[in-house]
Amino acid sequence: MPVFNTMRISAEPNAAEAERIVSDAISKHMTVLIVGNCSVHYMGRAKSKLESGERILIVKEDGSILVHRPVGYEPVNWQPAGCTIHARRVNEFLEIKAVRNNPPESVRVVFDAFKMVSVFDLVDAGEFSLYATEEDMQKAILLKPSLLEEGFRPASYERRTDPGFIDVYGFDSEGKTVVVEIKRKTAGKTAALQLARYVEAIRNNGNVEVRGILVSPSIAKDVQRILTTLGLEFKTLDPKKCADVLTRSETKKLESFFSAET
Amino acid sequence: MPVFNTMRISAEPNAAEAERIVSDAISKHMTVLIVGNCSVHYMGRAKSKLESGERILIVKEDGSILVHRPVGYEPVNWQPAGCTIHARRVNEFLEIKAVRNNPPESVRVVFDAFKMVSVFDLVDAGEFSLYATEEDMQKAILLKPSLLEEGFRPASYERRTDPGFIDVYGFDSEGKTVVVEIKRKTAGKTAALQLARYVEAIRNNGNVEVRGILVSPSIAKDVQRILTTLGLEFKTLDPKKCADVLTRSETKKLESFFSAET
DNA sequence: AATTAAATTTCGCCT
DNA sequence: AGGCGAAGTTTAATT
Repeated sequence: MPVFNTMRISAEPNAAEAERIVSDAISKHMTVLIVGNCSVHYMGRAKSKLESGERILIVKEDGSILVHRPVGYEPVNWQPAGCTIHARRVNEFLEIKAVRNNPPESVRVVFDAFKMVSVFDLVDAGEFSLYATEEDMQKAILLKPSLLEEGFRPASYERRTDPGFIDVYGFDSEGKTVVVEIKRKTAGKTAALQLARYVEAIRNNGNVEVRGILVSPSIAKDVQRILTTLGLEFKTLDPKKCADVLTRSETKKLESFFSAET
Repeated sequence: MPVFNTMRISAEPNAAEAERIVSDAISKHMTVLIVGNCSVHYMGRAKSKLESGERILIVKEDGSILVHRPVGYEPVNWQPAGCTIHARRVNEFLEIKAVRNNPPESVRVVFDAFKMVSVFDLVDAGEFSLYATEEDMQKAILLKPSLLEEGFRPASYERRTDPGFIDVYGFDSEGKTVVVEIKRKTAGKTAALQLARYVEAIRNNGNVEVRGILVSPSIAKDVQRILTTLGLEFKTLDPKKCADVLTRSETKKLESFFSAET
């Protein structure tokens, strides 16, 4: 079993060995994983005590720590990034403490038995993206037009104009033409002006009665004023609600999840 | 290095070996720890994608899972308890999926390299207690009576009455007798009636001018009306603030945090 | 079951 | 730095 200097795994070490491994790892800001018997004390905004039991301790390179019991998705105790980590041995006990100043809080974990102590130098540059996409919002409105307003009837998926493609194009309950611009995040001035260009393009095409609606979870402060000035409207729409509509409509039943995302 | 059937540690296994260990562990509802290179897909109320990188995966015996990047105290992806866990190997990839029905959500983790795969049977019956206790709130008021009201003077630690011990007993700035009932959480009807009994007991003891104050972080909906009817008062007090007062009074300064709770 | 309120909420955006 | 609002919020308590 090869031993790399970027990792270290020790099965059932004693306290002295555990202390050596952990102290070295902390000084090198590596990720530490300890599985063993411990008690935990938290002291800060509140106060807590966890009696002896077998848990998983994670100490990350950024000074955050997590104590996980064998059940439950949430850590029983934790400390966010930026803590000062201390490790010291007292006889057969290993105490690991994470301290931060603002707010003044400390978590102290005392191990008296070790199933495993391991140390890793993890490299993770992977990008994390969270949807629902703008496209998802578009689909949701087309699928359930009442998300925009009662009586709205979408006309085509995307209507080409001079300035570009319109996100959603259709007619309201009175037959008036409706142009919709969607933003996944807070809509800014740019979005309002883009919508204005679309509306203008449709009007120039001979259509007089054209409503322009900006759709997003929220709008920047002065954008509402701009919209009013331009005779445009705003409609709040949460991307999450759109995702909801989509998943519900796609009749995502149990079995489909078992083969989802292939 | 002894190998117990209650744990298993494998350093840098290949996918086949990893799959064997993980599948066995999942069927036995043991706790699984994997450190390696993976990508993660989440699909449910929202949708997320995490590109390839080295992370820690925890699969707990209750069907909860956590994916941790090397920085940050929060998991990048997770699934709460009660999930169905699937593990399957496709060539040199190991896919671990956690699915739940309500709401319909799935997290899929695909490993293509392993630094460590370990399995533990953790025993943890330790009790977890979160303070500040009702006793702490009591101490805080005795230590800093202005928490109750300006000019309040506590008389004795606990005054015995027929219904039981009074939490805090004293006199207000005008010399009137004050009876305090403390609840750590939202005070309900029970607390109001208990306070009423204490006040009644003191009144029966010859004291005419007796104020009864219910102290808690908040009161249930109709309890304020009950208090008013009974001629009693309510004072908001946050247990956290009490803990604050106690720690401050104990002159807990920065350095004391480093040796706290011994 | 649904609704409300609290959390060691945390986190991000804006003033 | 403080304040406000959202989160895959979660979780517990109450109607």
